[in-house]
Amino acid sequence: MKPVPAPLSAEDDLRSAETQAGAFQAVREARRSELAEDYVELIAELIAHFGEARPVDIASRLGVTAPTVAKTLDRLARDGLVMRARYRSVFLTDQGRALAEECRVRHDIVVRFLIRLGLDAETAEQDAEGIEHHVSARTLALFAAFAERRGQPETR
Amino acid sequence: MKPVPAPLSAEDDLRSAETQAGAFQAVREARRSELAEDYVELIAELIAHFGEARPVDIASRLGVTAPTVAKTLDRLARDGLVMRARYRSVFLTDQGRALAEECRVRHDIVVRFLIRLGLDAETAEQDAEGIEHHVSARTLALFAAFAERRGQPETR
DNA sequence: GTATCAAGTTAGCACCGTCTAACTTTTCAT
DNA sequence: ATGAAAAGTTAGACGGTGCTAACTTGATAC
Repeated sequence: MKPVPAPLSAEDDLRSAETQAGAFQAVREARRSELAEDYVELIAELIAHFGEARPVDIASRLGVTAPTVAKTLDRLARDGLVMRARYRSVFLTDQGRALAEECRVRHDIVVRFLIRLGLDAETAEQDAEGIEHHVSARTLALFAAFAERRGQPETR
Repeated sequence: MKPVPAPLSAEDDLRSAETQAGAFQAVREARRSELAEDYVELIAELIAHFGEARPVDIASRLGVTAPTVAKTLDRLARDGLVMRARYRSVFLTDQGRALAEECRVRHDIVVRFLIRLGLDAETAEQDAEGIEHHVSARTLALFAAFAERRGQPETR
């Protein structure tokens, strides 16, 4: 078969292989940081509300088992996002705290955006959990503008 | 420490551990199907435009190596989404085709939504690649409504 | 003070998704 | 018809994310 044969269906063109590959690479990159972001964001929440972040609470709120949390926290510690001492709660490093704050802001924008769009708060929270990691800076800015704009929520 | 101490910061309450765990479990579930969806969607695109889906093209458009594609295709075949014969192109099963179509529709809605929101087409495509897997049915419906409502002409 | 129980840890397994290196098969130009 | 190039495959490595089972430590009730 020829390297680039003419399209059989001429409706719309495909993006170039390179462009498409770039998009997928960006997605894979985002996927790699997602878990770390979920952890630091949750840890910051727990510390803000309960004064400390215990592995057992992280586990129950993430819906995974304690050993999974332990292993992940070790990785986060290795990567400089958290500090931990054996049998103690977890704390964020400066880097971890910065990341958590960034995530919190982004998360809030996405949630408020979805609610403004007409979604119920519960589903907005759920969807935001997945969406937030894949929103570029430009899109986030548009979300923020839409969320903040004056007017009643779009209930149609 | 007490099991559920009073919040130290009273600004806003946390969701219950169960609710939050549910959201994270949903995200993990979505993450598990993401790659399969990317593959079948891409395979459908390639077949529609070039008449066949060759591993080498899948690899170049995904930005991964050929062995990675091979292994993933084996998994998709095991899961009943694609059919393959050695040294031949890949085809979708009925199930794979159905999934691909569902993804295509969802992808298009997300892209049109983002463009309508004011994003450039290129960034819209990129962000959609990541976002589409995490949009619930309700949110998708809102996206579709927003994208289709009258306003400035769609550039399609 | 000690026994108990919750929390935390360690070890080991499994699967996924990625890679490189080396090999085989197919395709195509001459 | 054949040989080189392209495509595909296999093997093996590695890190991530999850689990269960079994162990150790810490906190608490008495």
